[in-house]
Amino acid sequence: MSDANRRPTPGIADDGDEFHFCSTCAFSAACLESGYDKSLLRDLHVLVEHIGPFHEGEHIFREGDPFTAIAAVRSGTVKTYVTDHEGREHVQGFFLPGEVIGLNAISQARYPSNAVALDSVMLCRFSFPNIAALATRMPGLQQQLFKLLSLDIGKAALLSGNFSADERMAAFLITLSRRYAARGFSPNRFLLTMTRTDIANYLRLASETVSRVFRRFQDDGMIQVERREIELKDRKRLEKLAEDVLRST
Amino acid sequence: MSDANRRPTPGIADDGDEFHFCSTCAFSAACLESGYDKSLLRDLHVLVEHIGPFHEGEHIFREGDPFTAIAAVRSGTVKTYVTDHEGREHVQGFFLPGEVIGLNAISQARYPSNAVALDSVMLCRFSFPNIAALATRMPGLQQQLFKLLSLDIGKAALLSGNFSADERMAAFLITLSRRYAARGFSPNRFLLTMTRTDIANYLRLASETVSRVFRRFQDDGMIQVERREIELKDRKRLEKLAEDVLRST
DNA sequence: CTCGGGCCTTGATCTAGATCAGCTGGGTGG
DNA sequence: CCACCCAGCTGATCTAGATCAAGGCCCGAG
Repeated sequence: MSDANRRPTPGIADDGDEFHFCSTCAFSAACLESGYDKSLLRDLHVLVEHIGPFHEGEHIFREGDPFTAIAAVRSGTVKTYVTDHEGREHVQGFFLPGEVIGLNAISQARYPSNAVALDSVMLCRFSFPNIAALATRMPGLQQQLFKLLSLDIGKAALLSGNFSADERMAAFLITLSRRYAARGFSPNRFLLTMTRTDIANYLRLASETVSRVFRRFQDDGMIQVERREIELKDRKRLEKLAEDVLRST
Repeated sequence: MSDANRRPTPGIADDGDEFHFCSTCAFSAACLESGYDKSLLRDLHVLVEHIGPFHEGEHIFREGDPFTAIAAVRSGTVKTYVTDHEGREHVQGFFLPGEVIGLNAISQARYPSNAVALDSVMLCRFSFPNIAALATRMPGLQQQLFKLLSLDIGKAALLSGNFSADERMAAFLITLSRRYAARGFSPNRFLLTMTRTDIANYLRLASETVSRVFRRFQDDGMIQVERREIELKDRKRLEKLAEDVLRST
């Protein structure tokens, strides 16, 4: 069942007739535990495609591409962004293992943003028409899809509030930490897979401001940051700073 | 939902056995045109509850209330917002006739924000468990729900970008205009049902800034605004200003 | 009718964060 | 080994928009 040793064969999964749900796929757990009969699980399994690896800087989809599929990140980090006609990049989100990209494309049948790999990225790809059709027969799967979509609305609302640089940065670090923790990674020590500029474009700051906030947080003893490695040394205070931003989550 | 406010004629609508979809309900059109058989349409109809009116300042639900239902606005305007522990109000959205509130509550089973009527508001209330169950039998309805959810993700992303006061204000006016137009109201002359402060809290501005931007837009001949009445006099330029904000929509 | 209280506007000042400029240091290719 | 380059850091300055202050206007209550 470990997907670590699954080879990155593109196209349909390479394990013939067995069920091999990868542990990171957001759908697997929810559906497995619902106790569906084997033929439905097989249906779900068949419409999964394991794709990758995408290398740093490679695009998974681009703005305007026709929408066909959503994808769960198995490993690596994906950044979604749009570029406005003055060349400013607006980062919409970072997607860690277990998280699903492409959900905001459903309404227009086109991807409304670009998705790019920040490091080496493996994905589980689900044809959306197929998974939606299957969901009509698996209420648990439908429920899971509704939840994922609803969750993303909340995530976006987070960013949109009127908060200071410190508050937004603290919220960013805390959510990263929680998301890593949810996947079994260390909540207090992790790698920032994105550049300072990416963080800045996500938090609506200048990259210089990101640097300065990091430094100030470090001088205050809240974090220890060295290049891309970061350690949260005082979660209490970070959570306190972040609490207003995260309240609506 | 529904404080002490549920009106007489609670429950099933007052038109006996006929189907009487209200024209504003976001689901009706999509489902009607899909040509489902009569019994399914009846199911959909039965789980609708028409509630209201809510008067200006009355709450429809509050942050933390258990989530049971989504609701389509039939008339009036609903504002959703959260208050942080410094008392700052963060407006998350304004909902016009035809639009659906409560979608972001699915993932946590609680409403993550407050919803308040800005004027006299009538709603169609749909029990979420019931409509989700029905959706498994009506792919068109499921599709509609997915679309609505996905749309809201995009809407939230709009706000979260890094744009100037002018850009955000122009985008706000253009989207309002488009949404009114979609419901058959005049796209160029409409009423701002919210206060300047509400607009400010939505656009992450101070209310003084909202005033000043209105004045500047008016002096530039792009709009004519008098108290709550506004007329868009130069859509071209407004759309141009808004285009970067709206690109990802 | 007058009074009072929101809501809105306008002007003056202030500041968080942007922008500009210059520097550093690690990683990579030759 | 060096040379270059780009991510990141830091200091100096600038500015969009916040904040503070002062009226004005509409509207509802008495």
